[in-house]
Amino acid sequence: MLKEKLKKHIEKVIQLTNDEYSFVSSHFSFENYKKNDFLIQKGENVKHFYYVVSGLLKLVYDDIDGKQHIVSFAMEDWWESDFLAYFTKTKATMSLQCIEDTHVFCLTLENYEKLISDLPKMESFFLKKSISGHIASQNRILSFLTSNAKERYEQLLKQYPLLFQRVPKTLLASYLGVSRETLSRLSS
Amino acid sequence: MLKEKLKKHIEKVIQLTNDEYSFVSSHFSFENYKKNDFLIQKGENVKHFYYVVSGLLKLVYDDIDGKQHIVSFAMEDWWESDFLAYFTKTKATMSLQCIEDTHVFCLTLENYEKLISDLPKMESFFLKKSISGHIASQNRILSFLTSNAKERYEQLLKQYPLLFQRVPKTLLASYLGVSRETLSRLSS
DNA sequence: TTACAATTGTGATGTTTGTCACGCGCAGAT
DNA sequence: ATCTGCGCGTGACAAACATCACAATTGTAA
Repeated sequence: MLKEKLKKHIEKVIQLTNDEYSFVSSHFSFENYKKNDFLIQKGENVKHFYYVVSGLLKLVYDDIDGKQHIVSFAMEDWWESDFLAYFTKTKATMSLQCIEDTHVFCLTLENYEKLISDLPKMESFFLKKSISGHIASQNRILSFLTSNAKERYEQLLKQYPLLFQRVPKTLLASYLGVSRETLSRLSS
Repeated sequence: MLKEKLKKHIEKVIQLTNDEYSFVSSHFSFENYKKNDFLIQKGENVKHFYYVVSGLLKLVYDDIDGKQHIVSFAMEDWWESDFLAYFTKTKATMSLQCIEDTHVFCLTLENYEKLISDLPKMESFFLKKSISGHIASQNRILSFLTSNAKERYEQLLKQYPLLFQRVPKTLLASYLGVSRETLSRLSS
């Protein structure tokens, strides 16, 4: 069952009784999205923080020239949103869009705040997740600082071997910060 | 007084009574470091998480070729460490070193855990700080994706105008991910 | 099936950036 | 005062990467 997946995910970090988990899960809604659907659209309010049960999302920034830049892929077990817009109640600067059909649990800011204040363990959970995310971002920054396109590509494939089959190369390129053509030439 | 600075900093995010703050500050030690001193050395254990009262630090990754890459500058009011090494009790992969004489408050992992479990408000504080840090890292990633060396340089100067006078251009270059020579040519 | 859009590879060429080399000015040490 | 190392600029050249153009293939919807 879908809710079991979230439970197991959370219990990798903190312990929850069944009652506590019922309380947790009552704060989430569930949603199905189809390929190419938007969960968050640039310029609009960000209503939710998402937990990806299955599928694949891209967090995208569109620059002035209309180019897409992938800030993050969000796959199974990932938590994703436009966090700045979500927490500050401002308009989204990024979009969150399905690469594949995707199942998510959705958490409004209101419910997020209720949840962490009524069940402090969940604040611990989110803190640990946030720290992990911060460390992951630092590693990505480091890969920009230390590595060229080919090395970054190899690191990505090593870290997420699945991604190679699941997403078009154009998207990998715009995650790595190189042109589609350059990425294509790296394989040879 | 120095402890007042930390108090004001924390109170921008959460409210604390005087007793609570005494409790908080009892978990920190205070330390002075001189220019070029190391707070964290690559390969060693990371004993502390630091709050910078005054001065300036660099969080540095040394690559295989001996090149330095600056993951972060840590200035007044910043929290810094090699977080992965700190939280997982592994050896540091990065170094934290003084660019200027620096005053810091130091928090051991033991005291961190005591602090957040005995005073849940502090867990809220660190969660909010961590989220901000995560958002900041994402913006840095975005600047690598969307901008060339000149644009990144201008963004950096806009964000931290002080930095230009306080640190050698070589360090700015290794923060921006360009060579010293390229950075030098950008000014013209 | 048929038609059309999306994906990918690849050549030619230009731009950006890195590397190596050198010189100058300045601050700190002796 | 002299020496020495560091910071900084700059020229010459090489490497990495972007851009534009075109073709082939595959997936997808009517």
